[in-house]
Amino acid sequence: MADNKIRNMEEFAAVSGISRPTVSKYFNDPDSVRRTTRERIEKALERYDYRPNIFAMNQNRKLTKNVGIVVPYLADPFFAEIARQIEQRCIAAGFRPTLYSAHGDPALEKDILDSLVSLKPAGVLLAPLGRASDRSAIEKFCDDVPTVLFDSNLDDVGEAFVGSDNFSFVSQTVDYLTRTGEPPCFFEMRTPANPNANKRRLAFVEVMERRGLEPRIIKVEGEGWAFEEIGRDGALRVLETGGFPTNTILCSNDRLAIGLLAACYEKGFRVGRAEGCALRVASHDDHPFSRFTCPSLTTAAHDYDAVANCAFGTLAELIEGGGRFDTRTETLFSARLVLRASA
Amino acid sequence: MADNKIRNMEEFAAVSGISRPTVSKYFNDPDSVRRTTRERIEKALERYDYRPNIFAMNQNRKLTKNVGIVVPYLADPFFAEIARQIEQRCIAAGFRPTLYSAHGDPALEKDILDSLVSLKPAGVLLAPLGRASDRSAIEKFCDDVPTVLFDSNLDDVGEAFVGSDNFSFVSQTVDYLTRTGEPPCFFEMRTPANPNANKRRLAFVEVMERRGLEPRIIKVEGEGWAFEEIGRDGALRVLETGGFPTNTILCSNDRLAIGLLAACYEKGFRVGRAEGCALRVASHDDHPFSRFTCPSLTTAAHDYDAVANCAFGTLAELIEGGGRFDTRTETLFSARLVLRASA
DNA sequence: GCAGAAATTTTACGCGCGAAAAATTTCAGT
DNA sequence: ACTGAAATTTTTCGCGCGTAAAATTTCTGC
Repeated sequence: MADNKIRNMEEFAAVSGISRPTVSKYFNDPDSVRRTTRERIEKALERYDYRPNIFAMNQNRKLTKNVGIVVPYLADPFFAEIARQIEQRCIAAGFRPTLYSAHGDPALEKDILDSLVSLKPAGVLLAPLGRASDRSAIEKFCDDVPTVLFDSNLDDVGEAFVGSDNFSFVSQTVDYLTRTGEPPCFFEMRTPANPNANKRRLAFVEVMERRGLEPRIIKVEGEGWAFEEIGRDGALRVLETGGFPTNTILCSNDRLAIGLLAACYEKGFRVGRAEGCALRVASHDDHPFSRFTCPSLTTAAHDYDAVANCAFGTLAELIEGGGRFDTRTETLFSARLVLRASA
Repeated sequence: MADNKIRNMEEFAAVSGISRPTVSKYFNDPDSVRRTTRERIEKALERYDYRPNIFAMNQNRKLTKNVGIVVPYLADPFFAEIARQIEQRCIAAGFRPTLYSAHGDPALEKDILDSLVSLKPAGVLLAPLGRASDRSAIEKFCDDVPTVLFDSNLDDVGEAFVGSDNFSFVSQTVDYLTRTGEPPCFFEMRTPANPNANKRRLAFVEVMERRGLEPRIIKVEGEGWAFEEIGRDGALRVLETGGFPTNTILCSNDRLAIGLLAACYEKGFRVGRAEGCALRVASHDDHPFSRFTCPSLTTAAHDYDAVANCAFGTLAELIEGGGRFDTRTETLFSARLVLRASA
């Protein structure tokens, strides 16, 4: 391209022989101009590579093409993976996604939402911290910005929720474990940050009671998002003080399970369904690393693809519809049981 | 606050009894206005919560307060962690960081840089994909935007580089391993994407030869960023076809090691420095999960804190200095050996 | 080939703010 | 109190683009 520097849309309109506002229309929606006009613009575009000033665009536009993606803790590969999937769908649909992590900090989550407002995003996909979140701050944010919650639900906050059917997760793992061996006990944090954890515990109790089995729950101490460490420390303490009440342990999530497996390994307890194993361990989430634990982890998997698809699809629909839904929908995806070596 | 809605800086200037441009100066640098003026503005700010329109600000400003952070693969907790640290330093210094991941895709990396240009960032911290990167695209980008490379160096690209002294990493691990047992062989990908991998191999060869030992290298097949899988598959193949040439394996990085440990576990090879172990395994990076592998991984650790600090500090300096350094500096940090159970 | 409607383009204006130049105020030294 | 320079504030202009309304072109049906 003979890139005679184009400074602005005015100049670009001149060299392409079209008026500036028409060029503006083209950039907002190429299909809104006549085919012949579009072709002339695109031909000029090849010769002069010009791009509209993004700040000037967004200044006057009522609605930008920005989409915010907010996750509670990006160093967790689970969120990294789901964020990646959502990001790519945004791009494919012509939006400009921006990714934020609250890094486990409620104050930072609030700051992110604050600065997100001034970006006038067309919509936001928010996975809240959960219990620690400043609920009223999030509510206020959702009043200003069309928001779809995902992963972690807050009742009546946001225009919709897309997440997991925790009951399906737990019932499948419990089902499998009781069918193939001793019924499991449940291993979790005492004060989980994430509402999914509470739903999983409740599901565990319900499923076990339905079967006439006693739902035994092991709660370990620990705050924050260092789940592996909490799981390991907690499991070490249990193993050192009498051990688990059954030979089968169902962890609330994979990251706790990774910590628990580390503890078992340290203490010399062989984990798995094979001969000579002392314990069986299963879990939930299908964390990206759970294929590489020792032993590999039997777990109930999220359908990352479907969740990302639905979350973005719901947001797109919301944006189309002007930012409000008549009724708040909650879409829950079932788990897929993944059998590996640990149980 | 009696938030009588303030629409713009004009109105806010009116209610605070100051002229608009003075208010503008205040927002660009509160110390640039007289103390009495500043106090009047800040008093008004409490009553009327107003925030300047970020798009209008950036449209006319020659330099924004935006900082781009680009990493090759965010689902890798190593990058998630380093990005987190850098992010927080940006915020503390009054910048607006935005995080991007190339997700292992050179085309996406190029797209990110492209769209980053139009954000007129004050500076960018870029960890390139490495070998796969479109070097000329990155070079062109660095001409337009003050850029500091980190983690992964590209010769003569960007104004500075901050990374790791790979020789220090490898010499420490080799040193330790040879001192405490059989000399290691080196386990790596045949065609590593990251230049650090090449430097580590070269360092391994050099260190071994200095000791008069034969540098034996095991190369495994595989492309992309699924290092754990590549490590496991490669190790399985080795273990099934004669095994490793020594009982001590030094992995190029922790993620490969995680895969290798999974393979060893599957095949029943006990890893560690304790009695009865068949293999010792060590590695480099101190990946956030390497404390929770089975056994926990002996590794050469990055000083995440120092690297993040230096990378951002260098960028801040670069921005202060107008976006150019006289000479391109390369700052390398040494490793800290972390002894755990695997070797 | 023509009238009228529909689609498209052009005219005209304003968005909210940054920044240089001009005007004013402040302050030290006398 | 007075002068002059420095610090600060105000005047003025323009950035690059969106958008409603007006003007024009294109298209449809006869």
